[in-house]
Amino acid sequence: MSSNAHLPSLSVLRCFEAAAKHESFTAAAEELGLTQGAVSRQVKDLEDQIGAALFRREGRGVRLTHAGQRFAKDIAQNLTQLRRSVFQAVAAGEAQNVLTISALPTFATRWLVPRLVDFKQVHADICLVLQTRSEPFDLIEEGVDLAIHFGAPEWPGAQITPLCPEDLVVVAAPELLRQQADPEHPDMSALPLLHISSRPHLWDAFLKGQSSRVGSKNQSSYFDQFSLVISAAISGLGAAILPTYLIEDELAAGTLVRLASVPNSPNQNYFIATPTAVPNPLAAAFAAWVRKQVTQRV
Amino acid sequence: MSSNAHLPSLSVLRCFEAAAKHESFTAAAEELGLTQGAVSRQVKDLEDQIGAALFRREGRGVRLTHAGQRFAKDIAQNLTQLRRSVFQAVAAGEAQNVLTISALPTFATRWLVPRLVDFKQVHADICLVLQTRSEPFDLIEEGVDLAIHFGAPEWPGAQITPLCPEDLVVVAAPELLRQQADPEHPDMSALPLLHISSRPHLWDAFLKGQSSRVGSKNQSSYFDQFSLVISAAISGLGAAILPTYLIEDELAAGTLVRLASVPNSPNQNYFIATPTAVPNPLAAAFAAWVRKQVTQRV
DNA sequence: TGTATCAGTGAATAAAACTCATGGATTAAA
DNA sequence: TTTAATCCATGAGTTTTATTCACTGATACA
Repeated sequence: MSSNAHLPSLSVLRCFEAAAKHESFTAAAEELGLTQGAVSRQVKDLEDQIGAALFRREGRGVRLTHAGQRFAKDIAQNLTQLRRSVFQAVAAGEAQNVLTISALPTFATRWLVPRLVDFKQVHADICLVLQTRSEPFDLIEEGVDLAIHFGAPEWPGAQITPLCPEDLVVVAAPELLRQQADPEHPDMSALPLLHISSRPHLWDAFLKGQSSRVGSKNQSSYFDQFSLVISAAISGLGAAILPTYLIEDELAAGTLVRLASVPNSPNQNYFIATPTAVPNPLAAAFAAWVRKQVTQRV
Repeated sequence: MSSNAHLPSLSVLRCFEAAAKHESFTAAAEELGLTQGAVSRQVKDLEDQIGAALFRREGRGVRLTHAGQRFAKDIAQNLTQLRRSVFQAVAAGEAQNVLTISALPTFATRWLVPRLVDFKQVHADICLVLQTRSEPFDLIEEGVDLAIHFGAPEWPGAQITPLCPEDLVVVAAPELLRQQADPEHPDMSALPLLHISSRPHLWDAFLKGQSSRVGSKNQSSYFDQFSLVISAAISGLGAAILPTYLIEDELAAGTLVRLASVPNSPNQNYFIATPTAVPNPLAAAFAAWVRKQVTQRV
């Protein structure tokens, strides 16, 4: 049915995508490095091909119609996926095997990437594409072979391999502790607290467990990535609750000092997710390698 | 990263898609209505842009390289989705609301479509896109708002609404029965049997349950859609096990005669699947309407 | 009431896609 | 082994498509 239908050209679709994003032909033209007239023409062509108005011309500007909104959503997605395909093809080049992995940003930077050399020694011929993601997503749709994530072991359409608990500890910079009355037995609830936005209640839960009173929120700072929390903690901005996996170097070097252990949350673990649909030996090898890396740890 | 990367044009991609499908530039050109030279050039351009050989030139012909196979798979999927988006936009036109539904082929033809008039009376302003599918698939990826399916109520990433059991009956054309020794008490195991390919053991299970001996397979015929089984049964080719939903008219008109009831399989039902991700009021309204239609039945 | 800011458009130009014609390489057949 | 047929690559030329330029009209805002 639609298989041989005449497709609008990519330039038409790109123009529409940008025009829809900005609801402005001029802004779209600027983004694309074209003139406003070019965008206007392309959009008009598209409307002729679709057979429906995609924009309502309202005086000085343009607004998406209902049909335009629907189509823009679809097209944006289609083009994103197309770009991903092309990008992966360019990245992979002529490599025999490609493995696309996603991981949590800070976990990727601090734990995974430093260890990848080891994996590459065994699998020298592969092209590895690593992307960072903070939320679960559709593995197949995004062409990802394997994801490393943290939380309850649930991921639609994916097979789960548990890895390890999170292993949280309370840490602070040594300088920060020296400012306290008794540096040997610091009063954590008196320290400024550093939070990770995705889990704002970590400190609350910990301090309650300690039957400490909860520290003043006035001194709290929130960051949306662990890497930011780590930097903040090192610079002495406050005390943080962090996974040991992410601060192994800092603990060893003494730039962060461990103040206490935090009980692991039940049913919250690092885990690997792989698409159930297609068995992928390379992804399986990678998963096995990650598990080995985790257990090798003291 | 890849967002502003230069994308190969659609003509390039279509040429590659066809060339990859046939592993022949000439055949691709024929499919696309172009000359062989055009395809050859476009593929070469694509290879330059990707920076990798996608085909190995082997004497008279061409073969996909590893990289080519990967890329071809991705591109075929991308283009299919793009075509679907465009098709839906064309189909929907300026309609305010679009509802895309998938259903089992024969269920759609015989049960759903005849009743759609009723739904359209309440929801006159919507554009309805109906597609038939025999297997579960990714609802979101394919842009389907609601699917009606039969089997165990499982569908990854979807919310399930049970509808009704299958309600199978054994039927045959009256002419076929008249040829039997005792038309009032036909011997089913002596009749030629009509099977649906997707469930080849329906008859076995039924006849065993009846402690009848299983009829000779020599007289069996297999069809991959219920609609074919129905036609065959009406024309007197044999006895069939069919859902009453699909042959209401024939039973009423007497072109098919009910010989026996078949016990419902446990945990096998008609059900509705909707994507869990986005709540869709129109899909919910449709689901409610279908449920009403089902229960209205005597 | 003037000015700045949009989108639409005719005519011209640049770029891309395509054809035609041809040559080289390879296979299958005589 | 020669011959014919088939397939891909490519130079030159043509057609189609995309884009610009320069201008128009509409509209909001001051």
